[in-house]
Amino acid sequence: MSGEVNDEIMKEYERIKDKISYEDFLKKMEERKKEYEDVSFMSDLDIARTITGEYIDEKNEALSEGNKPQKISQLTAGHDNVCVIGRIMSVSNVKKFTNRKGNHGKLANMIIADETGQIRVTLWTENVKFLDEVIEGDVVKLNRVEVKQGFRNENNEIQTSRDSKLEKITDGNFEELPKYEEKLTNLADVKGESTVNVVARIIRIPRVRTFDRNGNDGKVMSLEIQDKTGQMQLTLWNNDVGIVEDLKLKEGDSIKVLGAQSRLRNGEVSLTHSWRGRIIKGEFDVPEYDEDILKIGDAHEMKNVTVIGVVCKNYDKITFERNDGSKGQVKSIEMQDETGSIRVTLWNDDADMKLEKGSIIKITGGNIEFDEYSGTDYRINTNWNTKIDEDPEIDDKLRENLQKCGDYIKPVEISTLNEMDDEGDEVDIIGRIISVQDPSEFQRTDGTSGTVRTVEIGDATGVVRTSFWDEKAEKSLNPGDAVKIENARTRFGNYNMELSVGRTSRLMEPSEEETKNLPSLSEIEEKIYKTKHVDELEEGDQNIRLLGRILNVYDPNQFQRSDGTQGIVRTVEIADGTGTVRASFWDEKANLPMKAGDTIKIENPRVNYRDGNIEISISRNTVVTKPKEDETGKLPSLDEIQDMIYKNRKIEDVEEEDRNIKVTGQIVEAYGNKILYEMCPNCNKRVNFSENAYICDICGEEIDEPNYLMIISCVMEDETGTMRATFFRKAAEEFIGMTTDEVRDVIAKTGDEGSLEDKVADMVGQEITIIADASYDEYNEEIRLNAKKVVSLKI
DNA sequence: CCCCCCCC
Repeated sequence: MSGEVNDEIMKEYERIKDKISYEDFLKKMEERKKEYEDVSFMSDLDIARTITGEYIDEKNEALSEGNKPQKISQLTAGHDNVCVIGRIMSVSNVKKFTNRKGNHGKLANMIIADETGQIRVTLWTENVKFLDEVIEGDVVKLNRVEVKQGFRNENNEIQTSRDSKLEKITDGNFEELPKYEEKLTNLADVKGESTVNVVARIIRIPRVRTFDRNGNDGKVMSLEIQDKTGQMQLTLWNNDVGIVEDLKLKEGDSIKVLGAQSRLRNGEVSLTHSWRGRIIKGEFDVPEYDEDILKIGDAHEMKNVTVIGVVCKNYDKITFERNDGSKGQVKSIEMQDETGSIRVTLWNDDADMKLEKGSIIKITGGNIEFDEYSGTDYRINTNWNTKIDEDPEIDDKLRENLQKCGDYIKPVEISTLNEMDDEGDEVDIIGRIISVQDPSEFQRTDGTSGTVRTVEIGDATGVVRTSFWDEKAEKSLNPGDAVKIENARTRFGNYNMELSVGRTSRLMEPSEEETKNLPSLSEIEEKIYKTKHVDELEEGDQNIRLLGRILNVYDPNQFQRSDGTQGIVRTVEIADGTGTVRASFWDEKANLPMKAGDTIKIENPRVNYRDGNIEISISRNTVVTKPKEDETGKLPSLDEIQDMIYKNRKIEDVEEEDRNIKVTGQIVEAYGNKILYEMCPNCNKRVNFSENAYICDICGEEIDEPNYLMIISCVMEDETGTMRATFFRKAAEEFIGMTTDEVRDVIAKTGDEGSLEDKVADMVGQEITIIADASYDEYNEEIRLNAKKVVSLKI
């Protein structure tokens, strides 16, 4: 301390050095600094002056220094160094404030009155201490004060300053002054628009509400108070909200409120703490507050109830625009106790509360309304003065009961969904996305369009097909993602219970704790997909996995669906050692990079029966991946597969039904006089050139640019016989060593459709190995080979 | 130096 005592403070002490020891002075300085520690207006010198002021005023200086007390009605704005005597009619709470420069200060207001009138007195920071000496009813003499016109009002007010001298007058007869009377009013008797004093107990301290006050933040809080006659709200505005903290007000405290302003609004009377009023915490004679906790099972239409329960459902908040253009938000939860459950509607700031499922909450001051939509018949509507406590203090018995309720609201295992009997039940699940389809648009009966997306979700116990609707369908969803879904609705699917994730469902990211026991994607797949070999495939198989090797990849074909949209389909032959299967890859799956010899893992294909063969269909909900090496270890090589499935046939052994046979022979004849045929792109039938255009006989259309089909025929010979073989498309390209486009260009350039006859004829004498299907040619009454692939070609 | 009104 001594180090901080500068010359000026020392000079202050010099003025009173014969009245107080330096040691005591320093001690007083310390005490007073503590008192003013939250007041940045007060420098150490200011504090020193308050001490000297005390001593010099008390003993030495003349009270008025020639100032004659004036009557209140005669006070004139603009005069300073004024003296006035009056009785204190009210004292306000001390308000802390921060001015524009960021300095902290204190302010209190008194009202003093004499026989001519009354006036407000403001006590600033250094004068607030005066309130330790006086209470309502005391007579005070205020000297060296300034009279000013009040802010934004006509009334004069008295401003005190550091130089002002404020004293309580105890001797003298002040019968002419108005009496101070502290009349208490029962809450039940408070009427609107008056100033009252009440004694009550605080029964609820709700949250501070914030609002926009012309661009500034406004604050408001309404204490719920109660006396033996009734309940009422006591509202604190803005800075006054700090009184709760300053006085350390707690629920259950009894208070006296002086000078509260009553107002009538919407038919209800409430109290507002006013600038002139004072809240005093103390031991006042008001009944203890016994809180009535309503059991949810007893809910009916009623106001101002207190309910304790466990959050059992949680819905996403909804934001909306009010009529005045401001934004509001609302959120629903459902809470449950051992007697039932009830919907709770939370507004605005309350809608931002976390309120996790399973947490215990207490709603104080809610209103129960009938609600036919909630499913719980009633709902608790909260309002701006409802208090929502998370994890309130409750006794162990109740806690135990509520936690038992909480057991039912945990996420369910997916396998248990099939044990459920009803559609429309809401459940929570935690799982991993197994597969996703692309969102697809659909038209509702009311004409609006919606989006739906099928997602498969699995956990350690099973898989559930789930439909995501509209904005939920647009979310980023990827196989392998862990998801938590609250309030998914059950609905019957073709085979199993399915789930629907719509507007009231919540799509969430599960916590680390919640995913601890969730198997990985491959572990789930292992459980749900049954691996089948090609020869085990059966029509209608579901959830199967096929591991194989690509034998042949054909070019993608565009086609038009009946609804006019374009589709792509690509045929791929897949084999595994037990057989080959034709696979159709649709749309975006048709563009997957694939080539003969690649290994491939196909999960969840459709398995169809068509033209006497099993085929598989790979579309949006099929998962196609490249298998890992340990999965393909047992898969034969391409050569081995070809040897296995392409049975060697001598020409004389070829039978009409043979498929995928491998035939080797020498080319003894090859026909190249016409190898390119023009096809209608719509009908895929031959078109003929006539009158300078291609005309399709089938559709009658004139064709701008036909499709070209290459067909080359030859005769093969081995030691057992000869047979005609026809090469179509890709096989023809392999045969001639040119693409269809190249052949078309040559023919177009020369104008002679036989211009490649010599090149084809050059093949004669070569040894060729082909993969082919056999067929019976009715016209020529002989078996022919339809070559699918040229395996080798050598001279 | 504070701001007498204001929030659902």
